[in-house]
Amino acid sequence: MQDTVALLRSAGLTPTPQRIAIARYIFDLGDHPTADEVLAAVRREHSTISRATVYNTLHALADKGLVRSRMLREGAAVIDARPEAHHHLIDEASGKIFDIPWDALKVAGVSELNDFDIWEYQVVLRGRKRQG
Amino acid sequence: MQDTVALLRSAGLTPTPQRIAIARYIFDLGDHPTADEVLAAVRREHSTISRATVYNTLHALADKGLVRSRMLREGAAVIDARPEAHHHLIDEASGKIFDIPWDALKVAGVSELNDFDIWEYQVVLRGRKRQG
DNA sequence: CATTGTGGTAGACTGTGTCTAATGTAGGAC
DNA sequence: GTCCTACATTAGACACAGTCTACCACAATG
Repeated sequence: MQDTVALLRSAGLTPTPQRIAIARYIFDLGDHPTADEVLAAVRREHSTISRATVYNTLHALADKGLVRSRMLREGAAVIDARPEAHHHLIDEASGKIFDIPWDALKVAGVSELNDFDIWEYQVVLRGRKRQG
Repeated sequence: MQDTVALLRSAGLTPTPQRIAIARYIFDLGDHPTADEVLAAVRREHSTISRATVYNTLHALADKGLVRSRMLREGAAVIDARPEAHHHLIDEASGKIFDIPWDALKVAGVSELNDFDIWEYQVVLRGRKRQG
């Protein structure tokens, strides 16, 4: 809570109640919610919060590098609350998205793609979590 | 053209004029169009073609494994006319999506992700095509 | 002919994300 | 504290992607 206020301030964003609630939700959750899931969750506390405020706040956080919007779900972007590089695994049974640590996979050959300047990449895997 | 008719037939799809136009467009283009771009292009020949027909045809082609829908552009899925595994590079200057051959990159560590059964993965790169 | 089935069409509908005009508020100057 | 200004929030309209449904066209079968 205090951390969230400090985080917003350090990003140069006035810590309004709405922004605190949004930031607290996405950083505590540790999942990959859509903007509408954030809206629904924050509405439980702030019943009048508008869609525009959620999108404004998410864009502001993204501009400051605290979150990223990622195209990992059909129909809607998801919010990735981890700014550091990592890979993603989409569980097609549950729809859940799992973070795979950067060092768990090694990609060779990127620097040989001489036609392009590449400033970011990730592996996107599809599969299913093993039971038991 | 004849190839397209044969392709549709071999997939078990009646080669109607609309389906031929759609299939010809996406396979000749070799790019990654959105459904609405396909609709707009095919409308030049078939002015009354409806959105539903385009989506129906794209879904049918996807069911037969001839195309894939991929989440590589903000706001809309793109159609990938290459069924074989490959990677993708998004040119953030032009918005273009380039196919990277499967063998150009090597990903190590996938089989060590023991908590998951993984049946597909790809590297998604972001960067810019070098000039000259 | 009538029937059946497949394919196409128009348009309504849902959901995501953007934008705008008007109101509300945070926080500094005094 | 009060005032002020710039920024935040809000409701609702809008644009677009994608789905769905009811109806129409047409060919094949009997």
